[in-house]
Amino acid sequence: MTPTAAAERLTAPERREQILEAAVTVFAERGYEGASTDVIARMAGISQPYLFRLFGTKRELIVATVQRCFEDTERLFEQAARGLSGDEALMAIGEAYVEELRQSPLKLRAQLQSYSACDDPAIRTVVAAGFGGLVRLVERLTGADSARLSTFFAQGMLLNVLAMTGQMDEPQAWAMRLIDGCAMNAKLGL
Amino acid sequence: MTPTAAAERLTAPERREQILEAAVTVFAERGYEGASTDVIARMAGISQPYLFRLFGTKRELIVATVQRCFEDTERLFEQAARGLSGDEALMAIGEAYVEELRQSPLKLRAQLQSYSACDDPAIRTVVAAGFGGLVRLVERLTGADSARLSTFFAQGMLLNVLAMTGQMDEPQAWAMRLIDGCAMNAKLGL
DNA sequence: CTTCAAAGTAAGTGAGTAATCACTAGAACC
DNA sequence: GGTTCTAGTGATTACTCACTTACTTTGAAG
Repeated sequence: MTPTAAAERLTAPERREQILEAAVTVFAERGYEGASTDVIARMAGISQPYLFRLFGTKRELIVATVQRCFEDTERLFEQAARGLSGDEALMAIGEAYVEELRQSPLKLRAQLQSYSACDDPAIRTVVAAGFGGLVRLVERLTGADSARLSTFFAQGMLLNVLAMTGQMDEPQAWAMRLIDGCAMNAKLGL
Repeated sequence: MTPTAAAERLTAPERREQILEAAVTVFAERGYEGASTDVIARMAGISQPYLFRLFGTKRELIVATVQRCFEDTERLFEQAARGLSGDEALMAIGEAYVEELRQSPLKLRAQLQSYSACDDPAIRTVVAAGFGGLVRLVERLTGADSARLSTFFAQGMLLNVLAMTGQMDEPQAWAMRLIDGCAMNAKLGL
């Protein structure tokens, strides 16, 4: 079971990191209820009890996982907008987002899963904080007014759903029209 | 447990209907993995084995549930656009959608759950068909071009996520700006 | 060489899971 | 009156779940 390397001994923070990475993967595909702590622990190369030692409960693990995803997205946005401002920054962020969706949609799948898990109040709190943080970040980086901001995030959510349903890889005709429409709006509307 | 009425004897199609209704409720809140067949059966007033007699597997039950949600949304759109066309129809559909989100977000929550459950190929297939059907329906009812179509569905997805995170009832400042932005885009953009 | 905390696990808990099986009450037809 | 069909259940299976308890290993400081 141990991949190749002999079971290394890591510090607790390092191990937490590794667990979070595994948790993102499993959570992105199966959601809150479907992500079993056993699978996550195995993927991180540790026993399941040790996961509970480091995170307390499954809920706390998933909360940390969701938080982590939003932080990563913030970093993505900041890097994309580095040195830019205004509409240029907004376009750059949008392109970075689409690129991420196409190349490694894992974290964005996880984000959609986190919206679905908002029945749990702890999750809802961290999701609201994370989404709010992203909105404020984009405002700060681009100075976009509420209309543009709204369009930006709306397109993001639509593309996210399209990616989830597999329409980003092999789009059907209707999905193609939606994607084209997004591109047109991005060029004309901004 | 039986609410008040003595256990009635229904025809199989009637019972299926009742199960689907219960399934939408549970699925909307807990998602694919979180929706237990036992809870759904109890809510529909039957034993859990009988649910399996009528639906075969949990997957088939959830597929039927998702399909049902999309059909309901189609009906909602058709009714909203009755007697209208063009931009008027598009506005009417949008208003009906927002109204539904505010008043009884159950089916739309279920829709978001279905996007999250797209890891399962059977679910993904029915979701893609359902979403595609909605897109074509809106095109047929309103004649909207791909740019408008894209904006319409993008806003829908954004509002859906906002509703899921509780920002539709008690919006924080950032959510307010997004909602305002949607309204502005709807008025100016159309 | 010893001590001691931190890293990590083996073994197990009770509760819940989807799914199956063998069965029955009652209406409908002949 | 008997047969057949339909709606429906109780009991159980094999398994997974989150979570716990009690234990062992390891490495570095004194």
